[in-house]
Amino acid sequence: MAYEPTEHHPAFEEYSEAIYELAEDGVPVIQARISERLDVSRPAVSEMVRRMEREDLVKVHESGEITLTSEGKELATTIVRRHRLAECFLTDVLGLNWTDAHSEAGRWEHVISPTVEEAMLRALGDPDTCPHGNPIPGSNYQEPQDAVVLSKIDAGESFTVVRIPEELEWEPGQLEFLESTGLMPGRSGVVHSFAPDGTATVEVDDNPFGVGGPTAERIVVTPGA
Amino acid sequence: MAYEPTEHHPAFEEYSEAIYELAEDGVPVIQARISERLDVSRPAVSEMVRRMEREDLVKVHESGEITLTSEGKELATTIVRRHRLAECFLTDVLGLNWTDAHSEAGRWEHVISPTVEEAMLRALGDPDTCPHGNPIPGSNYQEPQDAVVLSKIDAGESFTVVRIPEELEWEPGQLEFLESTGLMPGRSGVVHSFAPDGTATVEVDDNPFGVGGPTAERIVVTPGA
DNA sequence: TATGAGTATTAGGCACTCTTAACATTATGT
DNA sequence: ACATAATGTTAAGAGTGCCTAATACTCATA
Repeated sequence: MAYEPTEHHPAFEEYSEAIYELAEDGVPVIQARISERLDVSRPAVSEMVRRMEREDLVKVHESGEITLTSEGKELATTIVRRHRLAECFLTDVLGLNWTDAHSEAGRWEHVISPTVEEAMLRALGDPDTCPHGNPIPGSNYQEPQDAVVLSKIDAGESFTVVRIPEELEWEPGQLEFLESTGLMPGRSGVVHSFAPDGTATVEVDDNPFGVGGPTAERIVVTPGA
Repeated sequence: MAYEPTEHHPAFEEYSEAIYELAEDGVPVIQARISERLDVSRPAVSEMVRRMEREDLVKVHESGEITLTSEGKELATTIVRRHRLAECFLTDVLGLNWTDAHSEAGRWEHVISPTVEEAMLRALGDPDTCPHGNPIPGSNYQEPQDAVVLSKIDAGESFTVVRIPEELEWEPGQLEFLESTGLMPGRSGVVHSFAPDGTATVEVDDNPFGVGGPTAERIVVTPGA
């Protein structure tokens, strides 16, 4: 048989992925955050967390914080890896735009088999980040030592985009906006100024535009062009 | 939004596809056949058929025969088209074998969006059949006028494989066997003889082997090399 | 200290898709 | 004509994953 059809229930994949990415984004991993990211009710999360604990995929700490067990981490990295690999594949091989690739990959991640995963890796030449710059688990990617968030760049200084955290990809319209402005991994720009509320005005490709404070605090860049 | 996430319940896609392919294979479309092909209980089929009728996807005739309505046909051809396109893609672009491609496509068919479908069509140059020779709905493919089933070829005569009907792909081990013997669309062979029980002995690539009667009655070929 | 915000849980329920067991009907063959 | 096989349906139930409403607990701060 080509592929053991999901040993874990599909929802477990979704929840494991969410937990992994919340941690990756530095967000406290509690039920309320999962509820928001997956857009399901808090009772639904409560129940699923209990089930995942029973299945030894997560551990719930006294504080309420949720961490993945080794088994849960394996499931999560598998799904995240397939998601990001699919994003690469959809953009590079099938020519989809950034935005579409993200939402498509949200479905693809659940149907990609180990065989297809290998084939995609070969076809893509072992990429180590997704098109949004996030590391593909299993690659040897190391974030640059001098990486900081965009809001830490001084006005007047230039920067190069490293990655758009998963948290932002998740906001409706965000990827469309970033793609349209060219604020994408590998591209450089200049910070013009910061408004009192934290909004940054930056310029990419001779085109100035505003970036909201919360967004600027999440986009990871390196100083310099 | 890139893709309206399945307007129809996933199971409806599976059932519509089964109904379409049973008809394509010339099998009477009744609940019992659907039950066998999808490997679900007869009550489950009974219930789903009732629901699909309520949703105007199928019509159940007095005889018990089930046909797709125009809406059902649209859903079915969409899924079948995506399935066969995925098979092409998986074999041609990702280098999977025949057998794996079939089972993988059984999952892919449910997550391919119109955008990806177009991109795949472009990447493949508008193929008109899947790797097993079955027409991709929407293409202009016409089966050769002189197409017959393998069991109709006279002993001693040569033939060229046209297609392996979906019904056979579905039998465990069948695709592996056919792929290993080279009995694939486009390949030619010679019929040596027929046993009393209908079993055919054929030769492909200088390699003789037996093909069971029921199988020989389903594989579509054209006379001549 | 009281109030409100944030968080988690319980209880009850629903839609979907499947199961087995039992039964009713219809076709087929001897 | 009768036995057998094939087909479809009813009934009861299970698992998954979600919902709302109501409840309870923990904080921080006015």
